[in-house]
Amino acid sequence: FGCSRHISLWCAHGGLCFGKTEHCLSVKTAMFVSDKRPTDFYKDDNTNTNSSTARDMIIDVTSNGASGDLQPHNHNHHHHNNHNHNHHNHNIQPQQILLGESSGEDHEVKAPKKRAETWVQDETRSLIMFRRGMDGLFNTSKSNKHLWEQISAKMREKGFDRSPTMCTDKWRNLLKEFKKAKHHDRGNGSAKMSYYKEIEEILRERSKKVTTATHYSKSPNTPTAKVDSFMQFADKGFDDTSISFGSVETNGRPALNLERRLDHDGHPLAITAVDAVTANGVPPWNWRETPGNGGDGDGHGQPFGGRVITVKFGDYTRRIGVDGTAEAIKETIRSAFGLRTRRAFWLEDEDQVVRCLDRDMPLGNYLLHVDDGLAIRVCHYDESNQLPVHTEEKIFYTEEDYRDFLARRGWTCLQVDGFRNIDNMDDLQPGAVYRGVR
DNA sequence: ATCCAGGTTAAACAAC
DNA sequence: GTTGTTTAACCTGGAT
Repeated sequence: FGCSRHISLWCAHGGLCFGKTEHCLSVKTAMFVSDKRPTDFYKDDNTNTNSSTARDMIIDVTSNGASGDLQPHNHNHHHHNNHNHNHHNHNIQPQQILLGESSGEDHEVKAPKKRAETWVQDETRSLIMFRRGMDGLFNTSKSNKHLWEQISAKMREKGFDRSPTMCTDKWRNLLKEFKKAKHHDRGNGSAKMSYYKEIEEILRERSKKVTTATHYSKSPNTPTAKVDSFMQFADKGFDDTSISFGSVETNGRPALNLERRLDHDGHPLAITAVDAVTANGVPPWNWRETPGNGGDGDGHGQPFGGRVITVKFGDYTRRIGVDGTAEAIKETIRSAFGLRTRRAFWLEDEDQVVRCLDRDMPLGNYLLHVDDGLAIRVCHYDESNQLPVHTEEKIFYTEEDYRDFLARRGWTCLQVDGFRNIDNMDDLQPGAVYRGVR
């Protein structure tokens, strides 16, 4: 689908239209024309023969996402639930190919410089995932161009038509936003925050490696200089995250890890260890405020006072002060029960009502519940004859668990039913049998 | 030459 | 129409 880059639409108002404006929307609706696939104006992408004329021909490539390779791009468009300012990405986006009638020639039509379509959630997440998977390969002292090309290719495989440069830029912009967000508007619960969280995880992973590496390396800034620079901000705003949640038991097996996956659609009260634990009254990104809970504006850094609840977990009972912020309460619970892993947890009161944690929560006795994780079976095959060797039981608590598992085995995903590749923990079926795919 | 950080510009949109 | 926000794309400069 080399020509998918040229998806674009000239509109009557004389400009290239990506289906964002109301004006174009109507066109889209009527003609099933939409899309947003970026016309890539990046100069360095040779795949981009660029700009077409106003009389280019439009061909409908897919209908409504029922088929077609480009489909993935159309997923998840409800995401602006989380991001109220993401004004684009309306619904299904049938793709179109714009065929330059003067096929191939480069008579640069000074197409007005348009920006490509805003990245949709899935797209951004894929990028982060791919970038993350290759993080160890990136090296400032060498060209990483080929790596970005690979990422771009992977993106295309997923139906996201993004050039290497676009990927690079997006990544940089994400890092910038991330950094900014850390200093200012930490946490409004938007989808972006999950990206940041993901990025933060990458940085934390790096920091782990660096910590190890520096034990061996004499110079703190050689191969790890890049990492160090990342860490400069990784350990400031997110401060606590790397400290509080980086700890894994020495046997490598997390005890109770609270850090949960980036997807917000998990348990309604899933609590994230990555959530900042600054106890300063600022709600963490993934902490879901319940209506009337106060939210951002309520109180700042209130000291712990006299409100205490009793929390029971197995044989252990602890009294927890709940005069602090939601984060502080979480942190306290985590400390009290030695929860160091990423597993989500929640509190259920005596009426079996799951309570959100805040300073106004009713006093009383609570039961602590910890996420059981998602258990699957992984069948290992003999490389030569492809016969099953043994089956392993595996439990994942977070997306990161899943990725680590894959990475350690050099797999890109797990496969089920002989053809379905699962690269996302959410798509795993409990109890199902999978095999690794390289 | 290429990397990255940090900044800027401007397209696209929303809200008024 | 104006204003404000978001963010893709671009620029610059220092480091490697």
